[in-house]
Amino acid sequence: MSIEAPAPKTTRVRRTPEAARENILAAAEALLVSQGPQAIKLADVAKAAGVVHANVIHHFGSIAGVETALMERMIRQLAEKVLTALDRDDAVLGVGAQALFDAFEAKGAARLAAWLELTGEGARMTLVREVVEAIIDTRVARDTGVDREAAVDFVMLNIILAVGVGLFGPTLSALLGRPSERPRELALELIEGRLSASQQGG
Amino acid sequence: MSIEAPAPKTTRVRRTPEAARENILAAAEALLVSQGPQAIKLADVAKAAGVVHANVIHHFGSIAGVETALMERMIRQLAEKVLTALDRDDAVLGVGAQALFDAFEAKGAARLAAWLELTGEGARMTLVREVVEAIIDTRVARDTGVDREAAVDFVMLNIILAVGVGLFGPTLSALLGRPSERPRELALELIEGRLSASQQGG
DNA sequence: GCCTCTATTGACATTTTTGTCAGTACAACT
DNA sequence: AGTTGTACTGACAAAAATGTCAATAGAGGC
Repeated sequence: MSIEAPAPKTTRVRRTPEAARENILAAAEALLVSQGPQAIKLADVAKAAGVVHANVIHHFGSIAGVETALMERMIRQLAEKVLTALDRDDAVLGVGAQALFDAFEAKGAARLAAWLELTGEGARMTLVREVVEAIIDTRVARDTGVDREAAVDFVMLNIILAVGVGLFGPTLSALLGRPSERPRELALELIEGRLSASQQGG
Repeated sequence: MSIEAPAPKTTRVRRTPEAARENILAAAEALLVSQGPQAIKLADVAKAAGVVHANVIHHFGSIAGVETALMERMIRQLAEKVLTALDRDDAVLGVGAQALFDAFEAKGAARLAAWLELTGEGARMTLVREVVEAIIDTRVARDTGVDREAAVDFVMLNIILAVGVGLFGPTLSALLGRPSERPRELALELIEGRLSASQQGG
């Protein structure tokens, strides 16, 4: 009987650093969306990602590192989503506004925004500013013919409303006995109303 | 030299149970508003309230007890604020809507709502439902003459917008280089616009 | 004044969460 | 095949957060 090479205790998945980080961040995002920021614990994130918590530390240095990386990732995804949506259908403003609304109304985006706000990291939204300015420069101002400040106001209101709907729409509509899609409909009506009003007015 | 009674090691403040709870909850609320839900730690709350953390446990049983008590207190305050505001100036709908808006736009209320939502405690807002229904029954439906569902929709939209402005208005306006009061103005314009539109329409 | 009740405290104990480290296993390169 | 680099793991250590308990000290009633 020859002595065999000792079998590995455990068979491991070995990812590229990028894939490993992505895997962990995806798990963390799922936790954030489903259970809130408080649920982003080292052990829980690691478990959800299918790795050991020391591995999370290895890739991000600390739990705070995971948090900031997650914030940045989500913001970047949000920005890309908005830009590609605006890009695909070369929209008139109305459709552009819908794309903007869609992006911010998404549960993940809304919760990200609330998280940033509650933790005082709202300043991290700078990427969002760039996106907004890109939108305004390339679309809104052209389509409406209104001045830049009015365009910024419009987009700002759009975002506030969208995030509000994404965050509170489900709970509020359930609480008040209204259809779950109602908040979104109402908000879009409102935006369209303002749009047509401003087109008439100026 | 007579033997004196040993002086107390520390001089204590002794409150009624209600006052003690109130003191602690006020400190916790300040922490919540200024630093977010994550900042509600046993030691920090106790420190802010000027007591020892064992004392917090004594009055609330656990840190979770503090959290739920704080939620309930804030919700109750919010409800009272709305109802008294509506009560004071026997308002036409426009003013009533402003009072509603004011109450929910307040930083504390907005952050409370976001906190409840993120932690999955949105269902706690039941008191809010009662308030909304009270408003609708006593004011909105009468003033506008629209049907009940439309009134509920209107109030719901009002709340979503107000909380959105309270939560994200400051950060977004700063980020986009607009005056800090602009989000509020825009939102109120929007609400008034919808109001007059619905009064014309039905 | 003395007694009783309990809000309050300090010190300790437990649990939770985060971080460290030496060693192991997978992949690429020679 | 051997070598090298590093993603990965298990076990341990440290820190942070929560909770327990006996003792103390205000305040009101006797």
